[in-house]
Amino acid sequence: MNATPKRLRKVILSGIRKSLLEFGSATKVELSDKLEISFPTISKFLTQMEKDGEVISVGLDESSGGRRAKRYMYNPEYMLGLAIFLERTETNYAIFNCVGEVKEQGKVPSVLVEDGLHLLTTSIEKLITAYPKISSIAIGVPGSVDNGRIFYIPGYEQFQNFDLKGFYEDYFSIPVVVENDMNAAVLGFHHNRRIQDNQSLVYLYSGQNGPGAGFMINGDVVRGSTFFAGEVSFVPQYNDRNFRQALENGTGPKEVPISQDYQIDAISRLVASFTAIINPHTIIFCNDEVEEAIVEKIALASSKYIPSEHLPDLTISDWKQDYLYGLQSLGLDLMLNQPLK
Amino acid sequence: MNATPKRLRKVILSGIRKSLLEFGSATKVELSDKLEISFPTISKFLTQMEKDGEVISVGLDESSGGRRAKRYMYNPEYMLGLAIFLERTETNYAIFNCVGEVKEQGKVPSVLVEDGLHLLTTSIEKLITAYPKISSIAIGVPGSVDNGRIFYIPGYEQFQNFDLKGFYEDYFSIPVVVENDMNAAVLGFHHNRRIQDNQSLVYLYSGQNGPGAGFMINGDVVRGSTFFAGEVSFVPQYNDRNFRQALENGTGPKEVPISQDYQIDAISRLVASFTAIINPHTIIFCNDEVEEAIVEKIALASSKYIPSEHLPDLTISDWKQDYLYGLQSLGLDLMLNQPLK
DNA sequence: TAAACTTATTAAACAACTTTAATAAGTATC
DNA sequence: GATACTTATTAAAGTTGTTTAATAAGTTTA
Repeated sequence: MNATPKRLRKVILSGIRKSLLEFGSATKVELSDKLEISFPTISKFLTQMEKDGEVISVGLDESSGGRRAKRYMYNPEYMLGLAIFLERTETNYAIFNCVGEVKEQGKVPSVLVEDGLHLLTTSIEKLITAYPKISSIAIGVPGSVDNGRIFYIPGYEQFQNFDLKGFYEDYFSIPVVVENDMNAAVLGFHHNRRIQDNQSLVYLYSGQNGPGAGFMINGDVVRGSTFFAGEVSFVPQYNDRNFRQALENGTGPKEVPISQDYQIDAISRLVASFTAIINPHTIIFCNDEVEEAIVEKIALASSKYIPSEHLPDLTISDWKQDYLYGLQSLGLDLMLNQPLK
Repeated sequence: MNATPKRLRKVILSGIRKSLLEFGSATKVELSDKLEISFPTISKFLTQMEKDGEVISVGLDESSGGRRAKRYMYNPEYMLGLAIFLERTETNYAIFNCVGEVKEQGKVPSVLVEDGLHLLTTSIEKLITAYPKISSIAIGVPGSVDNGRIFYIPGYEQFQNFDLKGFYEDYFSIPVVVENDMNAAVLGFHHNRRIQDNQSLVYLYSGQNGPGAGFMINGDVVRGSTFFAGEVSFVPQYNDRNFRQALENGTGPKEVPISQDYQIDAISRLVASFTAIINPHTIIFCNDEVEEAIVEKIALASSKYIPSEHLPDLTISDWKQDYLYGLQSLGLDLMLNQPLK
């Protein structure tokens, strides 16, 4: 349950941080109104945060008829985040500040190899030494993750069933989050487009291992009972073909970008299924797989199967970018929940 | 945000109530441990609640080596709930206490008619007069509901876009919840089987207006962006038939209970779709539509489409009963969140 | 330009939960 | 059966947020 004053403090603190970042800057009264926390409490927190260098005073507001209010902004460089993308062929990383600006981006050899863990550890160590303000680590992996433990990662058995989060939190004493690549992308899209919470999104992609989807429903990532959610390859669509078979059309290698009519019909049937089942607000396609004109064709084709007023917003986005945003947003969340020093 | 001491008080109070009902009875230490609230706070609340008659002392525990602890139980008759089921042909109601025992059950003529609101109001008035301890009203309706406002209720336009919750909360000064019938049933199943939170369930049924489904994902009811979630009729399944057409097989009136092979194949394709998309823990069929032997056939048929290790638990339940449980659980929630008198 | 009015901030009294110490009520053992 | 040990409960002191009153710093107007 955790309904204690200590918990309250954490919630208030992270509320102040989030509001300052959201608004860009704010006065104490604005924060008090927004967060519905009393003025003296806001004041006490802000005084301490200013002392720590976490917030900066940026002068006085114009008077609105009385004494002028002091305006504060969050110091975006106060904490940095580290995002790491584990991929088959390479490992990318990005260091970003609290407003999402990337301070440094780079790559190291893939760590999804024998003794990769050690390689990863030394890479992180170097980065933390160079940027001591790093206060969170977000790691994206091409596998299923349950609360920081890598659950199922076909092809990279040395990481299978390894508690990456626990390991690095102990090792570095910095909060760590580990998330599946697809789920991170959905989160990133959600966060970047500033979509209201508790909306539902579907991110559709053609992976190396066949098509898949990431779901966010009511604002939560969907993992499924056996972490099988999103394996849309298996959706039966025609008398004797499922989605994957329909996409491949018996020709073996898949065609990308999407262009053929049989592909469009298969996708529009999938869109119809999503709509009839979870009725999401938005379905997102990858910009390197689908073009604008094709999306329109898919929308048109879908309306053969379902009333078009229920059709979700079909949109295109940059998967890589959303993946980064997603890891950033997960890391930022960890930072904003950190206690006052 | 609402991170205030007042809010804290509410959370603690409802935590005590829930724990007492869940455990049947408890000592102050047990509550303090479970809820992670300090002993003195638990003690203060319990003293007040005993004074109000909300909890009852049921004697001393056996000693475990020291002073014997007093044991308390919740007084289930302290508050009553009223559940109302609006249906086409009749309106059922049930009055229940805090442990779910039904004190009285009955029916009145359907209120889904001209001037039905007035009829409903007087019916509720009579019940509240007879049972003044009624402290919550849960109303189930065959339509879409958004925060107590009936959003879409085909055939009963007089209720369309009416804020039933707001109306009765003003009128009776008792908290009211309004929920769609299917969503209530999913909630009821979830609550009754004491399923862990944040599981995913699908409740499948053949309504008068064709088949439909209710979803609970990660413990939340899924409504969809246009309240279209669950309209699984429209899922494309064969070259030229969607789920509804496949079930009806061109013969017009549907066959219930399910028995034919073409029905089984259609349902198993739907099961496969659910699994590949959201991978739920459980899919629930209605006991008046599907028999045990058929469920086994469906499971077998589904494994043609998806790996059977990911197949959800297929189970049968009593829809009417789950609907009642669902409304009870919604009403109970309202009661447990009521402030101390 | 001084009085009246606004708005921001600080100070003091209050409320509610936690922590720690003290007390009460048992059990076990020499 | 007195002493040591356990466990439950109560009491007192400490934290932390809220409310309300007081003060500071502006603006407007007679």
